[in-house]
Amino acid sequence: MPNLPPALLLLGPTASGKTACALALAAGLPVEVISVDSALVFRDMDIGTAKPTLEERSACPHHLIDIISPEEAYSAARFRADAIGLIRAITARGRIPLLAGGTMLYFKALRDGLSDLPEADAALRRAIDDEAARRGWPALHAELARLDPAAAARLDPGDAQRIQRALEIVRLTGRPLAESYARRENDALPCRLLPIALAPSERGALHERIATRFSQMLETGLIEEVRNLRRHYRLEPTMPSMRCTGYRQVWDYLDGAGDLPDLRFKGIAATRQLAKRQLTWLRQFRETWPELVELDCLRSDISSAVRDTALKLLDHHRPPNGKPEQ
RNA sequence: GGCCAGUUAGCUCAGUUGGUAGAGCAGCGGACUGAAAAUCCGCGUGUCCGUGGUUCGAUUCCGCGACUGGCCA
Repeated sequence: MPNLPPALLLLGPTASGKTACALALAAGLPVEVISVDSALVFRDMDIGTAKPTLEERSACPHHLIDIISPEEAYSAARFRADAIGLIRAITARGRIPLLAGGTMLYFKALRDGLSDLPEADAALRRAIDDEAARRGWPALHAELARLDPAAAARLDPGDAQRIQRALEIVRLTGRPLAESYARRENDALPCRLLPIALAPSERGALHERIATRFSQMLETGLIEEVRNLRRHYRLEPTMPSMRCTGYRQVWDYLDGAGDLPDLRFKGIAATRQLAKRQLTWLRQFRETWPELVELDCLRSDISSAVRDTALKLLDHHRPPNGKPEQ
């Protein structure tokens, strides 16, 4: 059992204060931040994603931010590959990777790995979409049941996205889904994961923060940001970037659906719902990740609490004779 | 001040030919393998404004009161 270098993980729901805590860590430790966030990858989506500013990012190197166009799609698999490559590079520099963000599937993919599945096939997905438009998703669910009864049984007939993905995998591989899932050829992680989770002791207080923050986003130009995105890129409301919380609601608003108070309400509600799903993941991590340290993101000294916890974890994982790095 | 309409779930409203009620949204719980800030599944007891009356029985009909909106003064 080799003594792998440590990587700090900082995970929490939206508006839990991850950015501030990451900066507090950067102030005292030789870290480089790897963003674990499916929305921060998009260029020119700054306000609605609460992206750390350039100034904030100047405290230490930040990775996986602004890496693709809003016309493109990212994925959990790409994240895992990118993150592992970055972890290797950062530890080789003698620095500590700090993986911070709120996309819980990415954390899970990093920790547990992914099956060896074919990647998304845009043309095939388009064909399946066309088919669904003609015959309806239940018909495609039925077709999946013919090709792979076990896979279909695990999916709800209304879950278009997963039915499409299942059909995609089965058509591309010619194998039952379970067989594809069983193939796992993941690189071993080049580090030990030291996870710190931020969670609110009361949901209501997080909801207040979410409301305040979304209102601020509107005041600081979120609508204008989306208007510009629509002007400068060839976007569709079905693209992952435009399905992001907040962006989707502004898109509809610009299309004339509802007034400003309506937009505010919908944006805040969508963000609360996002936080709820993130907290469900967190609950699951709590049960399956014994080394996870959980801190209340509402406490006023949260930044220093995170720093102290990180130092303790790093100290604990220090090799018998060496320094924290290497 | 007069006339009219309304008052039902956190919000917007439906409904009960009189047998104590249900949608959407919100909220809550859960799932989650290349779109995941996505996608999907499950969860509805609330003085039916108050108070008198009619009735075996009223949220439902009638009277009075309160509040809200509109019109007329």
